Amino acid sequence: MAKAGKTKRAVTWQRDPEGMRLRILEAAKKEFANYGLAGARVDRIAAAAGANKRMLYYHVGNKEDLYLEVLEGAYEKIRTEERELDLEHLEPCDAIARLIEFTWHYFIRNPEFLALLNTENLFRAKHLKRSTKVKSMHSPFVELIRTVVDRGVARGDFQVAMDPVQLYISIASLSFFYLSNSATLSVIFGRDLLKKDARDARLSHMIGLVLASLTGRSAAEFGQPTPASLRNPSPQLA
Amino acid sequence: MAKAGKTKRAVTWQRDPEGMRLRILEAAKKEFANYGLAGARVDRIAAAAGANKRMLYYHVGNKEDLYLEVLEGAYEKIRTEERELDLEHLEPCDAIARLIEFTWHYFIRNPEFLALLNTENLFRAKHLKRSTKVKSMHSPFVELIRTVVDRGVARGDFQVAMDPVQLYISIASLSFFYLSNSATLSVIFGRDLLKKDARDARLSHMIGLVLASLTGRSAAEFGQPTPASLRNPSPQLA
DNA sequence: ACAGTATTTATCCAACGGGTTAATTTCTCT
DNA sequence: AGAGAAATTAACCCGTTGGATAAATACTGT
Repeated sequence: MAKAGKTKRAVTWQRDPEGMRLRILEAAKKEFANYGLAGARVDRIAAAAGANKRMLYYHVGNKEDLYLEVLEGAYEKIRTEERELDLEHLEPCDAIARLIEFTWHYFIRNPEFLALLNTENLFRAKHLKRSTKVKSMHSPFVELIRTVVDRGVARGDFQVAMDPVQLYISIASLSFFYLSNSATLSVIFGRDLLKKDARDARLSHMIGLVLASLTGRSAAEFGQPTPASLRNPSPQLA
Repeated sequence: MAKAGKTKRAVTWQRDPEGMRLRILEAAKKEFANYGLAGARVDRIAAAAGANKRMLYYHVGNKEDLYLEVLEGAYEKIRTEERELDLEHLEPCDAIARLIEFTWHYFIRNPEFLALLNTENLFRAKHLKRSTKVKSMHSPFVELIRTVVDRGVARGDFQVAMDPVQLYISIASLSFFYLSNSATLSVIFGRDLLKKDARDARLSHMIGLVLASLTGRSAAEFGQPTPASLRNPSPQLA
């Protein structure tokens, strides 16, 4: 409720357009992530933002405009964090491991991002295609991966020069699917895939998988080994 | 329209309850896959099934019952095909490769399955949890993978004994994410990920990735090499 | 042929939900 | 102080949508 001064004359304070806008976008992000575009309710967003429904239309536009802005914001956020990560000076293996860790933790910290991407894919990227904003926000990772892979191959650390796009997609896949589908997978396998132990095991599995395939060394060499409690779990259904 | 005789007395034919039911479920599957649960329209399902809306309620129940039945049907279908695949007698490497290929092609042939899973995960598996039916339909793959991995380790083909659940999830991940998110990924990378060349490249990449990490041999040894046209593509945006 | 049941159709409706209109309040600038 | 613009609120509008009611039609067994 209490808010920091922002505009030049911080005197009287009943209104706060910029703050309102942000609260609307934040509320909308949660709403769209929780219910999808069709399931999202404009009134609920307004209420959560501490606003009137009319405000959405005043500040952002209609439901789809709002959705697109949320989506763009989500891409912008991940691209920003990606850029801050700079991995150029790490050893090839370490760089790849760091990349996997970053992706994994980013998805864990931002589950709405996963949900928004799924929603957007349900619409076959209809909105994304209209967004010049997102299309110009290149992930730095593809080029980064290319140089890391080349470096790794040159040094003899890596055995093959993988297509960086394939590798990038694969790294994203391993985290994304696990987290995005954790609800159904947990039911089917009868174990909680989101508890601490399971998450730790997943991360080292992924690092092992990718690095082993790049280096040709054993997957067991990378990361801490899988805790014994998870090595040979009872199958499906608790 | 014309239908095969089914009940004992195939004489007059204005009505066909079983056929109607199937047509409704088929139409519903497409509708839910295309629009999600919230976006799906009961009237559209009815129309697509060549039926009256009232028929849905007569034959299946309300929208959510219908959805759950579609979901259960989708799981049943993949579990059935999985079971028909039996891979027991293949060499470990071949078995894993076949598993990857099956998963990949199944997802390509059944895009609705991917969409339904995403929808269900949006609901945090709320419906699946209620379904005793699905919970009892174990995928044969986890146990299969366990034996294949053990066999591969025993023969010295594989270097490590991976947790079969992790491996199963990873194999599914690599196909699922690529296909389910192909719309947004295609926009972001500025290339069509679903065209024939790209699909072929993806499949061999996945097989290479997984088998290399299991065997410790180079990823390049498995499957046909990536076509030159895709080895070093221009990055993001056409 | 006829009673009884299963299946299908034709309408209706109340709630919902996105979007709008118009009035009100608060800030800014002079 | 007061006019004009910006922000906010309250109330309404109306097409949509899931679901229900009731009547009609086709099939079954006798």
